[in-house]
Amino acid sequence: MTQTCPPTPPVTPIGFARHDHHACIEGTVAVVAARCAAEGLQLTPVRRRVLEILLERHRALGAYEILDVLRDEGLGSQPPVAYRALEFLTRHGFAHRIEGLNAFAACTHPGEDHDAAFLICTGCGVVAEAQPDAARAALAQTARSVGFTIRRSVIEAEGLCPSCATDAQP
Amino acid sequence: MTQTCPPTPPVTPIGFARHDHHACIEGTVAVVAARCAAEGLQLTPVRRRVLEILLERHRALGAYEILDVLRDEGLGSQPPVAYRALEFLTRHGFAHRIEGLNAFAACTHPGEDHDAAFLICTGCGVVAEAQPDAARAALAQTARSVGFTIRRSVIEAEGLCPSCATDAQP
DNA sequence: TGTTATAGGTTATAGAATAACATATCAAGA
DNA sequence: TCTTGATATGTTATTCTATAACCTATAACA
Repeated sequence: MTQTCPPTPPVTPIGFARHDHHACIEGTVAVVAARCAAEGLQLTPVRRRVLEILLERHRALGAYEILDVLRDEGLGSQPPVAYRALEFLTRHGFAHRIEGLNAFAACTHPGEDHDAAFLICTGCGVVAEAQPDAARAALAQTARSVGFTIRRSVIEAEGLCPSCATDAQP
Repeated sequence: MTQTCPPTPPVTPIGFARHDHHACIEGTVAVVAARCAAEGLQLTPVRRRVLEILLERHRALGAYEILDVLRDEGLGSQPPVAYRALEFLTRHGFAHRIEGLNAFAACTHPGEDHDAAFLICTGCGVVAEAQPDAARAALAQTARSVGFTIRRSVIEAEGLCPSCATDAQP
């Protein structure tokens, strides 16, 4: 039951192609739920819902955008509710903070506590999580050469996804 | 007249070794002034002073930390004063915004409007500007493979500089 | 049963950034 | 000289982002 996902185009875990968005959401939530069960973490209603909200939009959302949804649904009305859920999700690698946007996005391969690289489309707002390995390795090499020890790295690129780049051509 | 630079240790443009901090500041300001003259940009008192403040500290400063200094010196008291100067400096490549810290640091090789990579020491707060080429190239390669066009990239690493890493060893 | 750990509710405030409007300065051109 | 446009600054108010602090609820467990 493949279908499109308005209003923003769907993306694959690392690309920008169409995909089955419902399955994507349900599958990811199931994976996260399983990991939480396995590790003794509590995927409470608020935490689960925030994850779903991030997955539904498939783009980076500010904490207050998320809070608006929670408020409409009676799940919480004050900022700490959203921030606590986001802290849980990011701490366990189920979501990521996008520094360049002061916003959050669901992780597309949840599980390991990991840094990631992000491709952020300034046209449609979609955020794709990319393999950070090559860029991370290059950065680590640079750091090593000056004796710096990396603990956490932020790698984000803003630009245009294939579809928006095409639209921009007259 | 080489000297040390309390309270934070000095850094070279890309490393963390000691260097002549006064010469570093004066030299950089002179380079920036020359570039402004050449390009018809106005390095006004506030803009020059903000650049000096960033250079003196040699670490990332929040806009409100900078504003405190400006206020003490009678150069401005409201947030837009600091933000406008920072906007000028970052737009022309004389300073950089550190996304991971919501803060700003002087550019150590001012001039070209360029992205950079940063090594941020969580021990002493020093920010070193590193060569981003290798990491940027790797990221660009990743982006190209999914059809994404990069316009701006953020590459930042948090960790320990050589001196703080040594201190951390018991 | 009490104790501890974890999660959520609520109030208040801190911290970062900008919108909007008023004023000043100066150079180029009528 | 006047005035017009561009640039920079001054000021007020507000928005957006994030967290501190304190209190309550619940579940696991000694």
